[in-house]
Amino acid sequence: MGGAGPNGLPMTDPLDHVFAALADRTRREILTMLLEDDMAVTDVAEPFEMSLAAISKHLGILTRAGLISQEKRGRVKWCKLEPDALRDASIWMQSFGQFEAVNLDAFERFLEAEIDGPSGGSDRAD
Amino acid sequence: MGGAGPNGLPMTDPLDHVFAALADRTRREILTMLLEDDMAVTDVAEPFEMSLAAISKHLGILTRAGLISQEKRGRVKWCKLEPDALRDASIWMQSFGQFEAVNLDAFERFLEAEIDGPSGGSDRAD
DNA sequence: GCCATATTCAACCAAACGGTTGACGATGGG
DNA sequence: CCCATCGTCAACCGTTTGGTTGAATATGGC
Repeated sequence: MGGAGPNGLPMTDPLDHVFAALADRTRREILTMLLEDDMAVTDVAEPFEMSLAAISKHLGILTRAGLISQEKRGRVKWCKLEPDALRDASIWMQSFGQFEAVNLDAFERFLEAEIDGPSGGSDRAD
Repeated sequence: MGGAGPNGLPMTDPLDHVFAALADRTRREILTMLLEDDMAVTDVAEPFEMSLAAISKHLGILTRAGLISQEKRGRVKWCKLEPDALRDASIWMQSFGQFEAVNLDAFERFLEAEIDGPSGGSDRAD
C-alpha cells in the first residue's frame, strides 16, 4: 500500500489527509453541519455560495480523510460524520498537551452529563 | 489581510493556519522534536534530507500558525514550542470526537468558561 | 579585519488546491 | 417514455505549496 520513506516511515501519513481536510473553513463548516444530522450532497451545498461541483470535491476530500462517509440510497447520496478519524488526530495533538488552560477532567464530566442527560439524545432523521 | 466574508465571519480563521501547518509530516516531526527541547534552526534541520532554506520556511509556517516562537540570541535563532495554538485546535476537534447529537449551546458555554476562566483569558503571543 | 557560521531572501519550478463551467451518467416520478 | 433532479467527471484557470539553488545579511571568533 503506502510506500515507505527512507526512514521506514510511510510517506503519506493518514494524519496528512485529516489535517489538510480540516485546514479549510468550508470543510469545517460542512463537518459542523453534519454534526447535527446526516445530509444529502445538495443540501450540504445549499448554504454555500459556490457550485455544487466544488462542494462535491470538498466532500470527496473529507471522505478520503475518513472524516465522513457517503452512502448512496436511490439517487441521493447521504453524508455522515465519522468521528473516529478526528479522534486519531486529537490523540496526536494531545501528546503536546500540557493543556494547562483546559481542564480535561471537567471536559469529560461535561460530556457525560450532556450525553446521559437532557433528552436521551439521538433522534436522527434516517 | 483579515477581511470579512459575506457572513461577517473572517475569511481566514486562525484555525486555517494551525491545521494547514499540521498537515505536513515534516512540520509535525519538527514539533515532536521541539517537544523535547528548544532548538536552533540548524539543529532542527540536521536530521532532515532537505535544504536548510526549506526548513527555515517550515519554521516560518509554524511560527505564523502560532505553534512555535523564534527568538534570536546572538547569531542563533532558537525555536520553542507554543502549545496554546494547539490547544485551540484540539478544543475544536473535541466537539466532534465524542459528541453525537449533543447540545452545542451548552458546549459553547463550556468552552467560553474554560477559555475565559482559569488563567484570566487567552493571552496569545502574536 | 577577515573568515566561518547561522539564517534568510529571491527567483524559479512542478505539483496540488480551490474554484469555475459544461457535459455526462444515474435515478425516480408523472 | 420523457424529463427533471442528483451528483460526478473533465477540462481549464489562477494561486498556493513545498522544494531547489545561489546570493545576501547578520554575528561571532581569532
